Order: sequence, then structure tokens, then C-alpha cells
Amino acid sequence: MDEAEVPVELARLWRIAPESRLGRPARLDVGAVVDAAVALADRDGLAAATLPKVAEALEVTKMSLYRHVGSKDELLVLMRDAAQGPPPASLEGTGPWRERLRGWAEAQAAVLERHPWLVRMPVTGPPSGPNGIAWFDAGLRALRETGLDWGAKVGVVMLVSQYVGGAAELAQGLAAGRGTGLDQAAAEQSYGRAMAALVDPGRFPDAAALFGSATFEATGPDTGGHDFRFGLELVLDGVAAAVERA
Amino acid sequence: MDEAEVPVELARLWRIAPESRLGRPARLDVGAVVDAAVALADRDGLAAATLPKVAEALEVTKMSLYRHVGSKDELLVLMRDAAQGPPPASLEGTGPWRERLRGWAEAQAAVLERHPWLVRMPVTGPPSGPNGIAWFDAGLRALRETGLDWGAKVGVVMLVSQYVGGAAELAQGLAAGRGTGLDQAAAEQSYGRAMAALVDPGRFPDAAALFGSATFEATGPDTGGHDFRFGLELVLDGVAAAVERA
DNA sequence: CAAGGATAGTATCCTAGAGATACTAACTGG
DNA sequence: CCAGTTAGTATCTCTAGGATACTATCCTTG
Repeated sequence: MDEAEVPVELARLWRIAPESRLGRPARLDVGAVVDAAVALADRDGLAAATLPKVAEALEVTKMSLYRHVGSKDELLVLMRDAAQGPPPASLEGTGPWRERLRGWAEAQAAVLERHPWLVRMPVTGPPSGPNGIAWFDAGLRALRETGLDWGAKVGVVMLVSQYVGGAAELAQGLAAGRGTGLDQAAAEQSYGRAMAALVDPGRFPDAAALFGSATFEATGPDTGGHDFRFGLELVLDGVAAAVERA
Repeated sequence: MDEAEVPVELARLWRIAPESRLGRPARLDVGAVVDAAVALADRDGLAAATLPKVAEALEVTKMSLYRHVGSKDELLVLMRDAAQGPPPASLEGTGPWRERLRGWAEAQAAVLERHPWLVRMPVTGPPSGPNGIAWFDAGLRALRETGLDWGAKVGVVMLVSQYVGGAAELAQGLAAGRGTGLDQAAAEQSYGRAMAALVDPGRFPDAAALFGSATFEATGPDTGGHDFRFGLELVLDGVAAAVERA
């Protein structure tokens, strides 16, 4: 635990305070800045979490934020870890790996529903914050009894995580379209109609058949959840095949 | 094929020219703008594809671009479709669905390698451009003989596509870290060391065990390809389970 | 063959964000 | 009480996206 080797950004992520009692006492700290930014993103989307707006929310000038976060990109990393939060205690229990991994995926989906902007955030690398690590750890723990090697476990955890993120992104994409008078049904109908006009059955036989089918007309609000389950079970089936092989 | 109902942005995506011979003839067209933007993104990343820079590359003022693309966001959509290009002819052949879907995924991975910035582009909805539709169509065609219903086929195609994108994103994230003198091995070693210092085996037993293992030290340049195959086969196993059920 | 309408491209403005620099303010320990 | 240390401020620059009002160039029609 030699913390001297840890770079500054990681120290901030893990909230390792230098504990210096010198100089002017701070009104702000990393947590306050990040919380304010997360609150803004929750309310008005990721684009609203700008340095000027965060500063205004904290009643402070923009530049003072740089005392605590280093850069906008670093703020984004901090925001992700903070918004994720720790994995819920309900994942602690024991049980068959499939149930546990399913629960893990659903818990992550719940987080993404609470903070929709998390989905659009660029992934800059492997998890490195305390909460990111905690989720990662929980995912690995679900696979503990499977006999998979480390590489496979990592692959499985990232695959499931990717799936959850992709599904959330898709759900959000479908849910967008309201806002300027068009409700979701109208948006989808207009998409379907335009596609029907553009997709030539000669060039794109299968796609045209899809758009010709009733698939894009009967999508109610519950479909998202149903589709999510379907894909998740598919992924879990794939994991099961790997587990049986090991 | 009533093209009157198609909104302007879709008309531009599909290159449906209004064919008006009136007025001053254009030096530019949608294709030229998009190609220039793609070239910039290929060379210097997505952030380099700004309206001023595209305009400079075309020796034209920034504002003239708005005659052809409508907005920056629309340009991004156009760029995606253009960069994807049509799916390769090699996917046309027939064969068992698993081989075909695998080939489809690999072809898509190749596109993402050629245009790395595609990975980071926000997904704004279902595919709507000609190339996006063509890829989608090819994916559906690979599943034609599986007996899956439309909803399942769509889910499978999107799942595989998501997987490819996620894997590419991960590969890029790992490949970043060079640039300021640190080569990849050094970056990974430094990441591993910092994590080893921060991840408390008491709080995060499985993650700590992972970082303690040799997993993060033995990753050569070929590992990406290997991991990609592993995850892809996993996904295909899941699809196989769904196909057998149908 | 000249208007005049239609379209392409330009010049100039504004807003907003990220960040650099140089400053002032507040505290603490010698 | 003062010198060093740290927190927050004021002001400036650069870059980007976009709005508006203009000029340039061409085709068509009278």
C-alpha cells in the first residue's frame, strides 16, 4: 500500500486526501464538485455538466474547480465512478453463478436507468475507481465457482457489462423522439414509414421483410424489458457453454 | 417509394439529390463534405473533424458547409454511414449460420480497425443510412435459415454488433497509453502496480486476486485478437442455444 | 438577350466552453 | 506577527458551433 507511487488522478479517484492542515481551509472538495456535476447530468444530461455550470451550482468561480479536479476529462472519470456507486448488498449472497451474474447485470442496468448519461460516457480504459473496482470484483465473485481462468472471467464480466450498456443505449435511443410533440409511437411509425420507402426489397431483401413485418409497429413500452431479458439470457447461455467446457 | 415523405436528413443520407438545375452550380456536395470529414477523423481522430477544419480542407468557408449538412450532429451520422461502407461481397455466399455470422462480425471488426473513431461515436438510433441498412440486412440474411422470429433476429444482430463494438473499444483503450514516451507494456505495468497498491484484498478479494495474478503482465499485442475470438464464440454459443430452442 | 428568381458560398457576428496566467484572500506554524 | 502554504478570483486566449445578412453565379423565362 505504498501510496506515494499512486498518480494524482488516482489519488483523487480513491479520495486519498493529503491531510495537510496548512494554508487556507477549503470550502470545496473533490466530492462536492463531483456530486454537483452528477446532479447536473442527472437533471439535464451530460452536456449540462460543464465547468461553468458546476461552478455556478457551487457558488464559486469556474477556475477554482481546477484546484480539485485537474481537467474536464478527469471530472468525467470521477463522475462515472461516483454515479455508479457501490454494488448493492443484495449481490453479496451465494448461489449458482447464473443467478448471481443475472442479478449483477440487472443491478447494473438499474444504475444506468438512474443515470442515463453514464451510457454515453466514453470508456477510457479498465475500471480504476473504487466503485468501478467494486462492481468488477462483484462480477468476478459471481464466477468464482465456475472454474474459468482469469482471462475468461474478465472476458465474461466485460461481455455482460458491454451487453447491459448496449441494451441501455438502445433503449434510450428508442425512448428519444418525444420532446417536440412527437410521442414515441409517432416517432417509431415515422421511422418505419420512411424506412419502408427507402429500403428497396431488391437490394435489401431481409431488411425490407423486417420493415414490412409488424415488428416495428407493435413495440410497446414494456418491450425494452423483454428484449433486455432475451439478450441477457442469450449471453448467459454462451457463458454456460464456456463453463461446461472448463 | 414515395420520396416526398422522406425528411431532409434522410434524403441526404441516401443521397437523393433534388436534381434542380436552377441557380448557381455547386462546387461541393454532401459526399465531398463527408469524405473530407472522414479523412480528417481517420488521420487525427474524431475531435479533428470540426466544421472549420473540414471547410479548410475543402478550401471553402465554414458556413458553406451548412448548405450541405444541416448540423454537426447530422455530419456525424453521415460520417458513420460513409465510413462503414457496404459490407464486403465475401459475405454474400451461403453456408451455416454460425460461419456466416462469424464472418459478418469479423468484417465489422475490420471496419472498426480502419476507422477507430467509429467506436466512440454516439449511437443515435437504429440504422438508417444505406450502408447501415446493408450491414443490417447482411446480418439478418446470415440468420435466415435459423427459424428465429424477427424480434430474435434483430436482437442477435444487435448483440453481435454491440459485442464487436465493445471489443474494439476495449482494444483501443488498451492500445492508448503510448504517445508520451510510455510504451504499452510500461503503461500496463504502471496500471497494474497502481491497482495492486489500491485494491485492498480485504474489500475486493477477487479483484485483488486478479491483479495479483500474472494476467496483466503477460498481455502481448496478439492478445486482443485472441480475446476477441473468445468472446465472439461465447456470443455465438448463446445464439446457438436460441436457435436450437426455435 | 436582358431581367429576375433560385441556389451557392462569404463575411461578420454571437454564445459558450476549456484552459492558462497572474493575481488576492485566508489560514497556520515557527 | 510574519512567512510560507493553500484556496479561490479576475481576466484573457483559443476553439467550436451556429445565426444572420450579404454577394456571386447560374438558369430560365419573357
